[in-house]
Amino acid sequence: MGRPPCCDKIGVKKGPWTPEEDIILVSYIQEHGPGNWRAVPTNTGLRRCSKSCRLRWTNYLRPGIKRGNFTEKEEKMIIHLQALLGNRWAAIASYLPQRTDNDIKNYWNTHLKKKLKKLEEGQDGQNTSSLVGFSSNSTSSTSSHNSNKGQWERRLQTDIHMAKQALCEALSIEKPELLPSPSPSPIYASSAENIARLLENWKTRKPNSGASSSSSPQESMTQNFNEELKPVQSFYSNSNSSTTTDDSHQSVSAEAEAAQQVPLSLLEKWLFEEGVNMMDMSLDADHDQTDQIDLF
DNA sequence: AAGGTCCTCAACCGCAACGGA
DNA sequence: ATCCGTTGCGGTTGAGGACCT
Repeated sequence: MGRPPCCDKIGVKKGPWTPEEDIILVSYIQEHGPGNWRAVPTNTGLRRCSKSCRLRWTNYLRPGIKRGNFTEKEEKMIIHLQALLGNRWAAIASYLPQRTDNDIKNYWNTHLKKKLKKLEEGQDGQNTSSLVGFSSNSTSSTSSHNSNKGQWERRLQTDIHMAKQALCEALSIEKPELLPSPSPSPIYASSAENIARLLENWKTRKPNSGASSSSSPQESMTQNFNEELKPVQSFYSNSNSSTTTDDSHQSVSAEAEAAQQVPLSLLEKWLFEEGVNMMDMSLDADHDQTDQIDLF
């Protein structure tokens, strides 16, 4: 059975998003919330398919996204998680709430892979046990690894999840929502410096710079931008503070603030310490997995 | 300065998974 | 149980900037 295209290909715009499109999308989502992506192009007049809108939001516009400048900790975390989970970028990203799966995937493919390869080559002839784990999933896994992978991964993930739940319960008396969770719950963290900058840049541009046709829904939205920008901009500009007046903004900002205050260091500490320990325990039973765990 | 090559990353594509009818 | 629409995910691509000659 032929799968229908996700969108009508005729008249659908592709390629880089313009600031105007970004703002239309942001203002729409700010009003209606993410989801029901099918309706987004129709309701906004954006000549983009729903998929493109969702991707743009999740990978770029969504508040709380940190872009570029991966820290050493993040690098190690990604490497560690990649060794544990393989190329399951969404799962890895769930442990790095400020990073998108796409970003992590790109960073892995463009930086970390090479870095690890270099390190591996540099340590050729020496004991490379600390690197085996890094590259085993990304390059070639042993057959024994493959045969046990599903089993030990499932067990590991269950262990991790249970441990995290316990940890969460232990620490969540005051702020249970602060712990990042592997579950892909949407996080409306603040930051969004990109958006704030985008809005600033957009505002300094000539009005109507993006409007081409006179009667499109897009233009009608564009014409209302000055008004629409107010809540959007306050949404983003206030997201670093907890003071917003509108209720919806408040809840969003509260989540934003909470997400920004995620005690990553605690998580990371736990992940690196307990994760490694758990892996040791979990994988000891699976024999040849152990040399992948001696990561750091 | 100009042309060529390399590198990065935003965005696309297609399949999988999920949930409702 | 099956179909169908929607969303999520991972692999891949290509535009454009950075770097090299």
